[in-house]
Parts: sequence; structure tokens; C-alpha cells
Amino acid sequence: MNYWLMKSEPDDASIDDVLALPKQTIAWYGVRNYQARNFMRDAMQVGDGVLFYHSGCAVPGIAGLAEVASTPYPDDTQFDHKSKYFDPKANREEPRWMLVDVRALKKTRLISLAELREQEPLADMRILQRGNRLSITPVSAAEWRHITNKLMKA
DNA sequence: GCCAACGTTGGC
DNA sequence: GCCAACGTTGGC
Repeated sequence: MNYWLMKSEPDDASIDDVLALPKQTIAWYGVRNYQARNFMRDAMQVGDGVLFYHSGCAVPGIAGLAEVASTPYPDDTQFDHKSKYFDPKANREEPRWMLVDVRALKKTRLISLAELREQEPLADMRILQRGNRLSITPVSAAEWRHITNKLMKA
């Protein structure tokens, strides 16, 4: 069992949006970074814990809890000429971009980026490191415990 | 294989 | 809208 933090722009897909979907599940389309792709393709397991993070918005932070809900499969948007995620170098025989399904479990209170930075036990979190832009990052078991404990208290 | 140019992310 | 950081591209 591993843990992850996955960023989504709430204007695109917020935790509320995903909870409103059938099965509360969304294909995590649009990742176009190899490191992030490799986490989905090579490292994620069904049932892994996911911190659902809102980025590119007024108050960025953790907005919900989710889980990995599928094994990896090709991201369809890479083949779609009309999609902004279309990749001319991808083809169906050798898909370049893989994704997993993510099932939203619950909306939480927002733990803002500023609040995360105040937490000494989270000092080494990938998301808090200078210049980090990766949209998917591993979360340690200790970091996961700290954050979920905090959510239960509040 | 180097590296300059360019594009993107994402907080502020 | 700005800009720092960093990934990707492509000429050489």
C-alpha cells in the first residue's frame, strides 16, 4: 500500500465534481510529464491512498481523500485531435501516456498549502520542496498519517 | 550529447 | 499578470 498526492485544478475537476460522477471515479487524464506518468504506470496499486489536491486556484491545498481505482491504461485524450492533450507522437499501438482511475472517497476541510508548510513533520514532503511542479508525488506513510490524523481531529 | 530556446506549472 | 523553476525540443 502506497500513498500519493495528486493535483487537479478545481476549475477542471474538483473533489466535488468527482464525487458527483458515477462511482465517484474519474480517469486521471491529461498528465504529460514522464515522472508523473511513471508513477501511475509503474508504481500505483489499486487501493493506494490519494490526497486530492487543488492547484491553480485562490487557496491551493488538500481538499479530499481518494484512492487508486484501476490498473494503468492508455489516456484516450492523447489520440483525440480536438483535445488540448492531443499528442501527435502517440499512437494506439504504442501509447505514450497512461493513466489510472481515481475514486474520490470524501471531501475534507481544506488544508491549505500555507497550513501544510507550518507542519514540522511534513517538512520533507515533495509538494513543499522548492520549485516542485510535479502533479503526482509519493507521500510517505508518516506524512499520510499526520495529515489524516489532523483531518480526524478537526 | 550539449545546451539555448521555449513552453508549462503554479504560487503569489 | 508576473516570474521562478524546471521539463522538453531540436539544432549542432
